[in-house]
Amino acid sequence: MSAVSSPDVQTDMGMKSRKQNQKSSSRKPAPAADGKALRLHGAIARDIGVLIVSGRYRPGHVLDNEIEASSRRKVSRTAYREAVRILSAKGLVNSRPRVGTRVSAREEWHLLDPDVLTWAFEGEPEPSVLHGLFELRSIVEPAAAALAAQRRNQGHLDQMRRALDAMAAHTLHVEAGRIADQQFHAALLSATANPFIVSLTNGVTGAVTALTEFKQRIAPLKRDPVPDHLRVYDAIAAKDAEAARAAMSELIRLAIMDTPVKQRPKPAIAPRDARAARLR
Amino acid sequence: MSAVSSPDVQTDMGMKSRKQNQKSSSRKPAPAADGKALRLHGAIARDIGVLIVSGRYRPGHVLDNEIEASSRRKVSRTAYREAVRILSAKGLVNSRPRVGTRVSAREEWHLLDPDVLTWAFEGEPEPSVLHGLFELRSIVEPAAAALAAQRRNQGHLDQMRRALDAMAAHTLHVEAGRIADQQFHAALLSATANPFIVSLTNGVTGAVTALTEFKQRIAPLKRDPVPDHLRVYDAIAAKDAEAARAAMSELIRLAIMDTPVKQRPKPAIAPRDARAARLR
DNA sequence: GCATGAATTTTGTCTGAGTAAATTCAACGA
DNA sequence: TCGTTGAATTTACTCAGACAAAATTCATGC
Repeated sequence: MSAVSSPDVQTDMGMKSRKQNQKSSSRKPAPAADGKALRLHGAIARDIGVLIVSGRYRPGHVLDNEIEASSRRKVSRTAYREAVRILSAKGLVNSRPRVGTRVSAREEWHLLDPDVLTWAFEGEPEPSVLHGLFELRSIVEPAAAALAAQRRNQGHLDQMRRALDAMAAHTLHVEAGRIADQQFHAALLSATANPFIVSLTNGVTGAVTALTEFKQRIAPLKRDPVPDHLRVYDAIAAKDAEAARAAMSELIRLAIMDTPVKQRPKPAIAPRDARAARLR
Repeated sequence: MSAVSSPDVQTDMGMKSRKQNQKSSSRKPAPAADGKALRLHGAIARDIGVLIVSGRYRPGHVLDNEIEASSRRKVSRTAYREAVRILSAKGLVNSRPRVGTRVSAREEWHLLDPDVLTWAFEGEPEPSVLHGLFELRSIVEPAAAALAAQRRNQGHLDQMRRALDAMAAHTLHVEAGRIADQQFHAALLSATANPFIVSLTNGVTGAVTALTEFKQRIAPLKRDPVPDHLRVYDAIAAKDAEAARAAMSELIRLAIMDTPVKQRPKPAIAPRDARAARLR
């Protein structure tokens, strides 16, 4: 994040007939989403992935064929194909000979894939998306807290305690505080001893944390989140499952309140068209 | 080429055992997991993916380098690399120059990815895995039923009704009945108007359905599932959220009862080692 | 008219080469 | 002695061009 690097210096040795160096301002050295430098194929996948989840390429849309697409982007067919493999693995596209590579129906997208989620939050996410995600959280996380209260051991408690202290020390206004927040939730989840719940919530909280930074820029947090977290912690320490569930419900409810929805805080009630709620 | 799905019409020729007839003695033309023929890269990804989620390749394990791995399998580096891209997109491995391609820590696996789930169920799944999955279902699906009761429209009801009739007509003993079962749940989910819940549960039920077939071979179902489904349907038709939640809880509870766990029906209580519950 | 088969388009696979990143390790200087 | 620097090495990454296989389209023959 800080070190943006600048790897595309690449001394060009003219002797060899290596022809492939266009400056092409858009030559992608390594766009970074989460801080890690992406490879070429990863960058292409991210580009196209964002175009898809943002609704720019709609389901059914057929991408340019590999020759055209890769030459337009000035990359090899190999790199482009690997990017498509990534998208395909996430259910966003599917390819068939003679037909081409087309954007899949929304029902096939792996919406909870961490990358897909990140891509969906790349731009300003739609309120309905936000709402859907919080709705899922408010279903899963209270239940997770209840399980954690039953199954936690001392190690989990220690981890949560430390994260809580760090949160209090740094506040969510700075990176360190947000990391502590994530650690608190991670420790809680690992206490559930259910790898599926961990996997699910990992991806979701990752995306939501990215959003926290975003909303932090818009409007500073209205309330101190530490007491809410402390209530959850106390309930889990006391092995009180129902109290943990209630405290976590409240915590999420307050997090929603703090989220800057553009218009309606009221969710999208069943759309007339029965198909499916739209992502974009 | 995501595994499950096929929510749209699709004339169901599935009933006819449309068998791919290939001996595939040594050369792997297209092993089929869900009926669809895989490409070479897909087949390789599945092979290695199964090795990983089954625990044969443990986290930290470094795969053979591309030259060796591809030549050992008698495929090109291209195909092998595309397979690795797929696995990487699902969080199962990560690759770095000079280091190689290594199996990721379990926390990074996208366990709810439909393919990963399918691969995990390729062999006989561990009881703890089954338990974890059912635990997640018993958290999410009752809540989904409650939402569906509030948001469903007539179209949803009609779909559920039709699926229910088909279930009654065919029973779960045959393919058609299981498809109807899936359609019932799909219609219910789409009534929640929450794409994340749809995405989550699609993958899970897909894997579980595969399991149903498995358990069908072991021991025939003990009870008729239609009345349970009917109760869910009635509650949703009556827009009674709490009744729907309760009915769905019961339905899942009964499904668990019908699942042939090898030993303990009692879940894995917090393992001594706080790290994380193990998948295998 | 309908089935059958050829032409065509696009993805899929192969080969072989050169590039770039990350680790290892030795040389160097404080 | 210790840490830093820099080369050597290993590995994945990217490129190029060719051929193979699959699926659609279209002409052909009965």
